[in-house]
Amino acid sequence: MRARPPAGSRTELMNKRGGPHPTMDQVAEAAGVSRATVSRVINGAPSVDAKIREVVQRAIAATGYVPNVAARSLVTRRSNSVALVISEPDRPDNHSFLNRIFTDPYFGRITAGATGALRPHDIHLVVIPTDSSDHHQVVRYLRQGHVDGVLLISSHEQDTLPRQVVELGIPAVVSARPTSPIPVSFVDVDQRLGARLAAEHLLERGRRRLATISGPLDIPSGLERLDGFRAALAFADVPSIEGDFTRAGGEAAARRLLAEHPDVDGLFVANDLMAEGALRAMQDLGRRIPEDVAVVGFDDSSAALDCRPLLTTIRQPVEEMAAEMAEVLLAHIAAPGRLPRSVTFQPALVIRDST
Amino acid sequence: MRARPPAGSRTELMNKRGGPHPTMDQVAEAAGVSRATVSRVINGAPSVDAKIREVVQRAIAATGYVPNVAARSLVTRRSNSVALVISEPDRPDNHSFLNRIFTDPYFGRITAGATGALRPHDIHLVVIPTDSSDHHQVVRYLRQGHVDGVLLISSHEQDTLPRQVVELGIPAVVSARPTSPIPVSFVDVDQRLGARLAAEHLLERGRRRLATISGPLDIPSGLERLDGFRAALAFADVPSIEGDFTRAGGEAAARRLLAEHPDVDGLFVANDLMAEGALRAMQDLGRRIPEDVAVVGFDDSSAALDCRPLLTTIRQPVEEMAAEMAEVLLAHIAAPGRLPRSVTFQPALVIRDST
DNA sequence: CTGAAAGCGCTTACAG
DNA sequence: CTGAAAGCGCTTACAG
Repeated sequence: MRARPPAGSRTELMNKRGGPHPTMDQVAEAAGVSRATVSRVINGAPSVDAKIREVVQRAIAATGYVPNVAARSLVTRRSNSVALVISEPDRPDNHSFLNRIFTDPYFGRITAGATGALRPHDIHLVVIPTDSSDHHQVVRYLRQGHVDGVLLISSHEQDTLPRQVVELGIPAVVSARPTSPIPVSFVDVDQRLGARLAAEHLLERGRRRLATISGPLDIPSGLERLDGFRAALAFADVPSIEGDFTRAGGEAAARRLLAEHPDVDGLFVANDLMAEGALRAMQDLGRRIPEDVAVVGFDDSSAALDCRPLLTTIRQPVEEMAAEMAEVLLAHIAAPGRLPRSVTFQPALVIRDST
Repeated sequence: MRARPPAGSRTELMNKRGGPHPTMDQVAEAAGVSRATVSRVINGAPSVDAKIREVVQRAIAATGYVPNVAARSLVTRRSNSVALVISEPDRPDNHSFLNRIFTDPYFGRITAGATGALRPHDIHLVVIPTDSSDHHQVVRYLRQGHVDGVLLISSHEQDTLPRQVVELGIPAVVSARPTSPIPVSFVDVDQRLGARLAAEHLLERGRRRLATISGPLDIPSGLERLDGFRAALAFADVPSIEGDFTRAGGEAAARRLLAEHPDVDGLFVANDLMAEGALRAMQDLGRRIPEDVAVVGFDDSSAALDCRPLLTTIRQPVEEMAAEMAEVLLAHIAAPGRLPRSVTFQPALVIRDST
């Protein structure tokens, strides 16, 4: 048995300052117990005697011990982290998928919600942005067991990643109902109801010449919001222009819309970012908001507050939805047998100054 | 010895579809070689006989084998992933640090650059957004050995994370010169030179009543761009307003500036996002750009192209800078002894329509 | 070029 | 309540 270095010795200091990490055996030796006991203390096993626990904790502090995660997960088969995979298709515009991800407040809200829900469980969130050229990498990462499960943010209809992930057999939760039915849990907001709330509100405001700027129609949420809006106005013919969920896209769409339908007096824009652009374009073209045109967005993201006038919008509780995704994922990880489930959140109208 | 299941058997299919993962021993058995040989094939050891290599690769494919990363890193002491820690202070505005991160194109460019540089080395990037309330978590994550090194994006002067990370002894590269001297490699752009290019360009355009909207002055890049601009115009008195690097902040700052100095004819805005807001505010106030006021931004991010007119700006090669950070980090990981180094990139004037 | 064996640092039945 | 021992799935000197 090697002699334990005296307290405050050089060796101890080095450990605290990032020298070679001490091992559990060294902690055990320092505490005068077995390695198994140290392990139990670290993992909070209730069986450990209070005094011994105390001694061990002191030894841990003194040595600056940190468990080796590789060794731990080799036996537990848990990494204690989950991936947040943000899958955005590459689009034929100037901007990369990464630009879109890091430019849309939606993803920040998702990250915030997921992080908040995971923290109490001491689970790390690994954010992995990806486009389709990258799927292979992501799948490999997941297969290698770096994470215990995956939160998958995927909106694009043709996206094959959800199916690939599910076939991997790794616990997963998706951010919206998959377009083709695959056995996976998902969390969604009632898109059509949201669109209906927007339509009804515009009607209540006395607007009759309604129009909409939709999201991309190959994205289910884009399609559903358009459908829902139209369904609520089944009696009328509703002009619509397809946008791309970006600010610049909203601006361009609004210009086209006003050119074709200069008399529009009520507009539903399928997300706040596009609404911000649309507001600007309409104001440039001399429209007063809301006097000439009342505008309703969708999301209630920070973009709604960047608008002038402040944007009336349909609130989507994105943070809560992401938190719920995390909870469901945790449940799947804890009990791999569980059947998939879906959770649907209700949207709500938030009235501000643009209507 | 257990009999090997016939090809195409149920067991094999299950492995491919996410059943319990086969182990290296099973691959070895299937290939009729030792586990060591399988390991050598997987790690590309040159010594393996070509025929045997072939047989092993076939066995790997047939069994759907994927190495267990925990077992591997337990012995190699490498995780083959590095962290991208984005440290943003919480500010007293409406928005969380996550909102700011996922709303500023800068971070998307950083991520793109780092990912691109790491991919050929087969190193994963783990993105970890954090504010100061979170430092403890991040430090713990890094200590546990989840990653081999860290790219640290930190701009705030009081941010203690860089020092903490360096004291951890983990290989690290920081995104800008640390305010207090700590022994760490960093990559930066010549901020003062960038500001000078902006000043000289405005002068060349015949503008004489210059002003600037600076970044936060507790962020070195904010301070340096202001200093550099003033230094280049030492002969004149240059009004400046402190902004916060957000679009909304730029808008507010421009309004204040024009209220106090209605005759300004040349404006340097310390980043493109603020410039976008400033442009809008000035146009609202009846200024024509560039006729009445010429405007120069900083970054050459996607925001510059969202501006109308398109924004003249100082290009900062963010993607390349992030790639360089990654390369330097890799070098530190490969040779832990190496002394810190710094790499400084040159900014460049990009002339568009706002000047 | 290949294999047998040791060992990486943990957790967890199993005894006691 | 505690410890000795087995074992998680790899890599890598060391022999041959």
